[in-house]
Amino acid sequence: MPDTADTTEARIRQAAQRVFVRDGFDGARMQDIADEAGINKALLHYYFRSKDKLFALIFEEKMGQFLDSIWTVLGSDGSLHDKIRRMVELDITQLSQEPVIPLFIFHEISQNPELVRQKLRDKNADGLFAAFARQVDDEARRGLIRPVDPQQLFANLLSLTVFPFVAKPMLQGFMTLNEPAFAQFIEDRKQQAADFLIHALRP
Amino acid sequence: MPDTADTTEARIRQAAQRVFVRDGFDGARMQDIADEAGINKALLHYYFRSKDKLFALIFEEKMGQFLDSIWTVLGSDGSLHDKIRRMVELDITQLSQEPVIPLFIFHEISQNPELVRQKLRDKNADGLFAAFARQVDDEARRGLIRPVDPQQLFANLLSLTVFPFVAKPMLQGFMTLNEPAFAQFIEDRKQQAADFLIHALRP
DNA sequence: CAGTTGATTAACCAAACGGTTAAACCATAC
DNA sequence: GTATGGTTTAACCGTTTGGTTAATCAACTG
Repeated sequence: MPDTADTTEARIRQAAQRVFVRDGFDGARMQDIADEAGINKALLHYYFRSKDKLFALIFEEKMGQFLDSIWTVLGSDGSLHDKIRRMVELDITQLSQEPVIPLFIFHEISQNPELVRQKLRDKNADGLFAAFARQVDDEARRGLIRPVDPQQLFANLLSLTVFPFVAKPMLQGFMTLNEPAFAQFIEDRKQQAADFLIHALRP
Repeated sequence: MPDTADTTEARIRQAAQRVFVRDGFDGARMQDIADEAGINKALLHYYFRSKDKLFALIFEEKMGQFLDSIWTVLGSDGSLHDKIRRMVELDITQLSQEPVIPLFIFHEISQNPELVRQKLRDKNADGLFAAFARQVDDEARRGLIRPVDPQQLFANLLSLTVFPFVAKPMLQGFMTLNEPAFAQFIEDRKQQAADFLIHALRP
């Protein structure tokens, strides 16, 4: 059941996606979703029983997409430099498509941290991180990078790529960037953030 | 009228602070605030006329505190290395006291970007950033740091300090850190994030 | 064409919500 | 003591909200 099909169910899912991501669970109204989908409100409950059920579906999907872009790169082969370059590039490109996703995810998670724990356990997240940590220590031992705490490096990697999307309006305000200027700032960042990380790792 | 006084008004402000920051504007209930303050709901409207007015007050205050910790360091004297060290240290220390503030601020801003624009204009934020940019270019010309885009550096500075608080549950899940372990991670970060930035700026 | 079945709607419902009102409370001043 | 004026409350109000119901519609089926 891909969202691409123009079934009523798919139209509802797309509408729910837009409204939930834009307004958050608490701010979202079932009526708004119905309007956005161009259908009667009762039909929402016909296809998905409740607001909670519908939200859980959307959140699961968005969270999955977000995590997958991390897995794709981190779980692949290649040197650290390689992974950093590819992960920054991929994440920023993907987030540019839907810039509000991270804030949506982080806000909902903060209201219900269990949402993330289960998902990360399913995906064996600590195993993925353990492998990353081993690679960091290994490359440090071989003198390819300077020794750093893998936890801190992992946090840095995520921070540099994701944070600008979370703090977009504030950064725009600070640096007086209009929409195209901010888009350019993000485009530049694909290379600049990776450069910054790699420079910081020089032995 | 400091919040420290045990007047009814102060108790309401403190309760509103807790509830708004925890649940967000949409998720917060006036009844919850009244309960938290141990008073009747009607008293809320007696002291502050509406939910919006009360929220505006709380948000303004939290936003002000958040921005002040940036101003304190960035607006002071000293080399870039100095500022980086002090800003990372100060921000992380301050955010550790109330770790949910950034997420609260960013979420509310995303719903109403005007909230930040006005405030930043009042505080002459672009002037502050312009001075920062000048210093970055200047120190680069004198060979103290390698040349970097001031916008990107500013974003990096904020990212590395603030993001871990926004993404706390996710980072905890990835690295399997319980509460004390995460506290230690944050404590380490005061030095590690600054080191990372300074290493990345080596010519 | 009558009958069946799933899709869709208008109308409705109870609970929760932000906000109001009128009365009670309580310290102070006369 | 009682009049005064700010403080606090119980009860209430209109609206919005997520959710339900019963009826209608449309497409097959025999």
